[in-house]
Amino acid sequence: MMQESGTETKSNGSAIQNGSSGGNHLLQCGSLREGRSNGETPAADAGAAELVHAQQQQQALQVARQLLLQQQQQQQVSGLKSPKRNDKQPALQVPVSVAMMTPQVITPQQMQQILQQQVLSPQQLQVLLQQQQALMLQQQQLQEFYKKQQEQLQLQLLQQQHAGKQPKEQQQVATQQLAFQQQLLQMQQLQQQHLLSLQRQGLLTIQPGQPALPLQPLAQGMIPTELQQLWKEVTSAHSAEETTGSNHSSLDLTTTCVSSSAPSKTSLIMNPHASTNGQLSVHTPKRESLSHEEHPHSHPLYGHGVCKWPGCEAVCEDFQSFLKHLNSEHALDDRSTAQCRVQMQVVQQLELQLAKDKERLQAMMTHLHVKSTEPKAAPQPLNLVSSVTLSKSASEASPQSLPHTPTTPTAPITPVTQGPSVITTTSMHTVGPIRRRYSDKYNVPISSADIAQNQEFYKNAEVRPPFTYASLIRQAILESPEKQLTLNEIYNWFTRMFAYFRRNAATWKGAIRTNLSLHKCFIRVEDEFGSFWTVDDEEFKRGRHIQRGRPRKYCPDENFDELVTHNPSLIKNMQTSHAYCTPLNAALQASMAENSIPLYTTASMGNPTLGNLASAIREELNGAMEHTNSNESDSSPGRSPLQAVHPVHVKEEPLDPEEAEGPLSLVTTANHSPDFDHDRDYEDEPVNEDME
DNA sequence: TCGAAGATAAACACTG
DNA sequence: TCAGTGTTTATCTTCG
Repeated sequence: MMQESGTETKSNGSAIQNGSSGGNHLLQCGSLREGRSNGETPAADAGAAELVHAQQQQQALQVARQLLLQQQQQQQVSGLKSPKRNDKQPALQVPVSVAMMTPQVITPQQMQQILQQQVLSPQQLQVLLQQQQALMLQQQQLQEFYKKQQEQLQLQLLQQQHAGKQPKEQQQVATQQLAFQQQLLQMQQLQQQHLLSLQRQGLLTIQPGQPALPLQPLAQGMIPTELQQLWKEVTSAHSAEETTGSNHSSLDLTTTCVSSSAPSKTSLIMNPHASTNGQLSVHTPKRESLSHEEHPHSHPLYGHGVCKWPGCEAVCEDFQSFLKHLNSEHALDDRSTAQCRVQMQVVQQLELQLAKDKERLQAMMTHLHVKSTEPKAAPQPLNLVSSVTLSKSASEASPQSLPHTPTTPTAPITPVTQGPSVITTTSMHTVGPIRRRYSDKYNVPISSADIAQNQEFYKNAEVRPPFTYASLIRQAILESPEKQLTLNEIYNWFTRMFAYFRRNAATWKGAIRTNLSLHKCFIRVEDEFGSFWTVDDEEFKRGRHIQRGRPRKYCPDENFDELVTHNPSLIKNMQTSHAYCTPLNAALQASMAENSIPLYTTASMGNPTLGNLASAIREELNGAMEHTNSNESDSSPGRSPLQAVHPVHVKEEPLDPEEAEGPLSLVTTANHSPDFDHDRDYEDEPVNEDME
């Protein structure tokens, strides 16, 4: 593949030839693929047409370049005085438009085949794409030429305007050029989005060491309408088969955009999503509303009398026919699955873009807020109660209304009101109200990114973070290398990460202690160096609390005493804990396999290693306890007196010589030599404590 | 209106 | 004795 990429930087002619050979690849693949290519557009014809098309594009490019060169030469020669330049301008615009609008290096047909025939390997795709680089480089040069040309023309226009001459033609030229520039920028953005989409689909593969540069030319070679059309064609591969032959017109970019969805034509061009999601062209609000008005049967895939399956747009007179069409044409098959996958990628891409925009907005608002709070001298100690009250208003602010949140320095509000509205822009709308139930109810633990994204903000602005104490404690613990923290370290993390928690220490420290005790997910473990806290992520996601009125969460002497009293066999069970270790290991491994947790990584996905281990241990031992402990009330599921032992068990693991490796040591220990360790665990700590 | 959940405060116990 | 830690309970607020 790299060799082929090396050949791609040859002359354009070779690039075209390579492109045609790539088309042969497509052809072969298409012929191999269940005879789909034997439709109205045979792959061979398509390959020939592509070749011709590519050549035409190349010619257009060359013509455009020549004209640009001529234009530049004329400018250089004639200097500033050239009224004729205005006469030249119309001639200039034609080739430029030809060069910039129509010729994209990958033709729609090619891209259609690439995307349509997903049997194409990424290597083949990459070859195809890389083969376009030479052409794209040329096109880049053309663009640069054109930009220079524009600058010169604008300069000249300005000078001529100063001279008192302002022909309308010149103004038109200038406006056209400006519009074109804007279009060019927009086009590039859209193309980059589309490229990202392609990458995510696996259609574009970028080697880790491979620079992203080769992708740029491709991106610059597409225009929104064409991307849009490509997408349509990709997602409606069979629509061409349906409308035999006549759909050649549908491959025509302009006719399709005009005829198929005239009302949304502007959106196709202007809407940045149009390039990445052909469906969006159908999902214009206008059409959506129309569909709801006209069709009592509302279906996400049906509206305005057409099938909204991405790229389909088959006309269905009524809902029944649409259902028939849906079942017949969009049944569960490879193509539909692939289209669905593509659509998923599109959504992901959009989400990615949304996230980026959110981040940008976040940075903007953070910037504004920091500025607004800087002049404040010694902000008043933030009252948590008032914070809660105020946070409500912030929570009521929908993301749409966020721009209206008072963040301007002139707004007579405290940082408290500004804070939540700022820091929750990335997460609030997805999980609901701020602070409370941020993560527990929705089982969406805050990620490091959530905090890290606003880390500087929290550090500097005395704003209450919109997360619950439990979420923050969990985050603090999970951020630690060992996934365990002492209480004091948790305190330090709070004060280090949040300026807000540098005040009212007594309040929030007490809250932390309360939360640590109250939440089942926080497990206190103890060793000879002291006690520290770990988090059971699974339990955290369950969001369970310790029920009131139940025995203490941790009281080694009492609990273990009680435990032994009520379960005389427990010690034996513990000592022979290998009986549990086997299923425990199996459960642990299965859990890790389910979550795709690599054994030798530190649980980047929610840091579940320790949590899983603890949870698995707990589940296993609790399961055992259910058999051995008939006295234990069921009022607090999962919180048997064994918990008094469980933390010790968990804690004991890091004492292993491999302790330094953190979760890894836990896993390896549990996997390899559980018997010895567990025997030691259960015999040492609790028994000794109890004996003492 | 009600219950759940979170926050806060306070009391109490334990430990070094 | 005291500070730190941990647990529990009561009360209030918010939200669904």
